[in-house]
Formats: sequence, C-alpha cells, structure tokens
Amino acid sequence: MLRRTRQREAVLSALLQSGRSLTPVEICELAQGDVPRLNLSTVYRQIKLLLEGDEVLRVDLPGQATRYEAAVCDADVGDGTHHHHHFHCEACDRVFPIHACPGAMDRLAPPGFRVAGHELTLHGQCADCVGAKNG
Amino acid sequence: MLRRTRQREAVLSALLQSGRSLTPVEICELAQGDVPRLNLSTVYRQIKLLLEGDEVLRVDLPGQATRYEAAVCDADVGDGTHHHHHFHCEACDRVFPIHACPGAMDRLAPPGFRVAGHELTLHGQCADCVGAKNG
DNA sequence: ATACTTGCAAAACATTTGCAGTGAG
DNA sequence: CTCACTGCAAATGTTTTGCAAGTAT
Repeated sequence: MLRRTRQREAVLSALLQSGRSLTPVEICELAQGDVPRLNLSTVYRQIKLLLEGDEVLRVDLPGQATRYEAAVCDADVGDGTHHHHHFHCEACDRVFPIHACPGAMDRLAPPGFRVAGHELTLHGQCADCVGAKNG
Repeated sequence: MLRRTRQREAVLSALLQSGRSLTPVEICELAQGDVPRLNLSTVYRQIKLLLEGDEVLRVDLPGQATRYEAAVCDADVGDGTHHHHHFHCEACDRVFPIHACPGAMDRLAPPGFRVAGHELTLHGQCADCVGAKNG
C-alpha cells in the first residue's frame, strides 16, 4: 500500500507546476523547495511508483537524458487524446510540450506498413533563449 | 578526414552481420572476434563517427539501453538531402528509414520559439510483420 | 613524417541498492 | 506499534575523456 508523504507530494507538485518534462535532477532541485533534504534516490523511487500508477509519463528523447512529466498536464482535453509532442531547446536544454500535431503521418510509411502512432520532436531555441541572445 | 581502420571495419561488420540492433557492449564483444584487443571506448567513438555519416542508426527504446544498427538503406537518393525519419517496428524491433517528410513543422512551435530541425518516429508494424500475422 | 586512431585508466554522468532511522496509518 | 518510506553512501551501469603509443596515408 502507498503512503502519503511530503516527498511524494513534492515530486508530483514539481512536475505539475513546471508544466514541462523534467530530468530526475531537475525534479529533485525543484522539489527541494518544498522538502529541502529531499534525496535523488527518493526522486527515482517516487518516479518509479508514479510511473506504475500512471501519474507520470516517461519522455525519452533520442540522445538525451530521460525525462518525466505529469500525466495530467494543463487543461486536459476531454476528447480522450493525451497526444502531444515535444520541443527541445538546444540552448537551455529544457523540453516543452507542444499541443499540436501535423497529423496524417500514416501516408509517410512505406506500403504495407501499419502505423500505430508517432513521436515528433522539434529542436531549436525556446522563446527565453532567443530573447536572451537578441537582447 | 576518416581513416580506414580494422576497428572501424570490425564495428560495422558486427552490426551488419548480426542483422539486428546491438548495444555498445554487444558490438564490442562481437567485434572482438575480429580485433581481440578492441576497446569499448573505441566502439563508442566509432559509433559516433558512423552516426554522423548516417551509416548507423540509433535505436532508443524507452527503458532499455541504447542500441545501434546498420543503416543499410538500399537505393540511396542522390538528391542532396540526407533528411529522413524512422519507423520502428514494434514486432520485430527493427528500425527502417523513411524518405519522406511532412514538412512545415515550424508552425507547431509556440510563438517566439525558433525551430532548427525536427525528428519524427513512426511506430507500428513493418510490412514483413503485418504479412506474417495475416498470412 | 604527420596527425588521426587506439587502448587503457579514470572521470563524468545516470540509476539502483543496502541499511539504519523516521514517520504515516 | 509496524512497516513502508527516507536519507546517505556505496555499488552498478553507461558514456566520455586525457594521454601516451600505434598506424594509415
């Protein structure tokens, strides 16, 4: 059975409040705002529990450290689709959710292939980093 | 410039002969059949070079160690664009190149974001596996 | 001969685990 | 009171790097 602990709340809260995907280290640093002595091990243990409970999603971008995000992101569309994509900022290395989708990808696959789903990752610079560079 | 070395051959050869995705450790063990003193560091260095030359594909399955496979793209288009995407077959676990691209992704990013590029991964079942299942 | 490559060891980074102490139920 | 959870340190696993020696061109 699962206990309700401050650490658990802090981890989930960090994920929810950030509104984006976080690495375990980022989660730990954020959550330490609530629980200063929070340990990375505990973050990993909570992530594992939260994954099993489908409260967080694993975000695995090729070549990047594994990140996690709250399963119930902002305003959840009621249409049943959690579908979204990611933007990876090459400057600050943060990952943002993108609630848009070009759709109709199925045509791209070779004939005979059955497309079950897709992942799209944009990369470049986020608004913050574009701003920092130009101004 | 790139030199043609026994280690480079051995790494590529291991990938080609196995016919599947391998972890760096697996590659190293296999390639040591050709070059006994082959080192893991060298495998990683060769992988990096081979990735840049599009001779090898990275296969990143969530929760598993990163694997690599030979990018034996038959008929390679000579139109100057190396841009392509990937299809991951959930049945046979192979990765295929897709020489098509929906394009115009830049609109999907939030305002202020600068999009430098994108990666698209389709997943489902390849023609072989669809055929094997139905017939 | 030149300088890209290699092998080895050690560093850097990511994730897990043992264990004694803490705290939720 | 119990037992799951926590913090810390140390183990494990993955990938990168410094450097002297090796080798393709």
